[in-house]
Amino acid sequence: MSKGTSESFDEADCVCSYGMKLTWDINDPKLPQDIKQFDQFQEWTDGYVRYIYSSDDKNAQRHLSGWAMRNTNNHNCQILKKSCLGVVVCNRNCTLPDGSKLQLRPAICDKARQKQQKKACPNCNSALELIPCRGHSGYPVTNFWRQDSKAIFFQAKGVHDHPRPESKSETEARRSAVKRRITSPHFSQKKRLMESEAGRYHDSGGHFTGFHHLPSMEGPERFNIISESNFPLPAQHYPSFQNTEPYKPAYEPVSTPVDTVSPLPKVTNPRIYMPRPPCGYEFSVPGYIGSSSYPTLYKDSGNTQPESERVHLNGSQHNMSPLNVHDRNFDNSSKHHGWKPIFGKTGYGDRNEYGQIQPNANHHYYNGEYPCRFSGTGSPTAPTLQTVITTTTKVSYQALKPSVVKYGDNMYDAKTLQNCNHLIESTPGTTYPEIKLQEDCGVIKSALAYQQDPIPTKSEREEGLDSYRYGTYTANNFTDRVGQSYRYENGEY
DNA sequence: CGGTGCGGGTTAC
DNA sequence: GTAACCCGCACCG
Repeated sequence: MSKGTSESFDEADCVCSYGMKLTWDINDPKLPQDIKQFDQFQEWTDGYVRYIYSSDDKNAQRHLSGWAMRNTNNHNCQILKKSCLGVVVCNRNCTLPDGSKLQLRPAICDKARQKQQKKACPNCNSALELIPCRGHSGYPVTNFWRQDSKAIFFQAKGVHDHPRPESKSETEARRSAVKRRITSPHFSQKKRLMESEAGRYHDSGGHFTGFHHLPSMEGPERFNIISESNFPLPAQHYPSFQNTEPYKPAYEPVSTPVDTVSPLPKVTNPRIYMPRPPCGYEFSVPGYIGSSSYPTLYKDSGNTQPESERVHLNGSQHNMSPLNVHDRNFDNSSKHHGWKPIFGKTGYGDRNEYGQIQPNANHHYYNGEYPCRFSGTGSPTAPTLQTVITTTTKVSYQALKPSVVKYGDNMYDAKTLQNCNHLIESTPGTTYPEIKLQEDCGVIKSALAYQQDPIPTKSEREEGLDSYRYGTYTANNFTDRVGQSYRYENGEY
């Protein structure tokens, strides 16, 4: 499929992200100019994907990502490069009372990250550990942002080999909640108590009401808890649904007409309303839904990488975590090991973050774990985020106010788009060299076993998919998490 | 305090 | 030359 043809396929259009349909590379001297439509913002991109966002998209303007990405100096002021910091977990991989795992968002700031790692797990009191991202040939996954006229081009390289951390919005929400709490006198008292018992953290109720405890420990950060295992496949949920969820936390449910910008009528939560395009998910395999986001298949003329389909099932995320975590080898006698740690456990100090890993050692990671994938994240909605691109790169960052109109399309696309897969990287080397099918499968299974969640669809998927991919991932995770965080917060209040 | 971007500099390939 | 990083600085919320 050359892009030329793309236009002819309506369906195709619906299904694939616009950015992926076009052939371009972030480094191209000239990027596509006549962008006819933009992609809906993707919070959790994973894999070698490309999207083209409207320069009006607040999230794109902020170069946001659900993953903890830190700025990397690539000595190119035209292109902003960011690399993934991974995720902070309990080195014992303890399971919270509610069955979830701790998956904190690594602090972006080096200093803050070091501090963060010195903190103890709120649940078991053992050390926290940073699982570095090595999804791009042993190096962290990288995201590139470049603004060109009215579009913001996004390109990601690498497949995250670790669980998702708490999203930025979740972190922020949690933080603010904690603050408030702390402020209240009532709270402080409590806090003291808790401090003494810091490690305990179990709830009094069964459900991990945990937030109270939060404060006690050190900071909000530690509390990102993700309940993963509990949810099997959400495949059933429509992506749109999911989409909305993620963002909610982030931006208060306020439903401001955010989108004032956009012409669309109900914009508050577009996804919800989104009518499912004819082509949308339906035609995709059920499982797909969850996964839809990023599969990539590059169909462009030259490279077709057949194998590149990815599947995402949900749930995988946590699957991963365990795996990785275990790797970490602490004493946790993890149930799984097989994948030996590449990084030393010790490393807390500073090094963790960029564990330089020799590429070789690691195939392991490319196994089925791919944590994340969920369909649609994006949500443009963030009313709150209204910032304008201020200092961004020197590139001509002037947000031209483009056509709002496009939004309509976008939303649409976004949802649907997620399903598509393109294998991107036209670049030869980039494809996932280290993938092994069998292994993947194995991994997946083990992962599943881990979770115990039966994921029906998964099997279907796997068969279909060839090579690559990975694991399952519950779309829900996200949702769940969100839900949880909410819970915590609310609970406190 | 921490997120984010910039940019000089280093190192390894 | 490229890519991955380190480090400090500045701005901002």
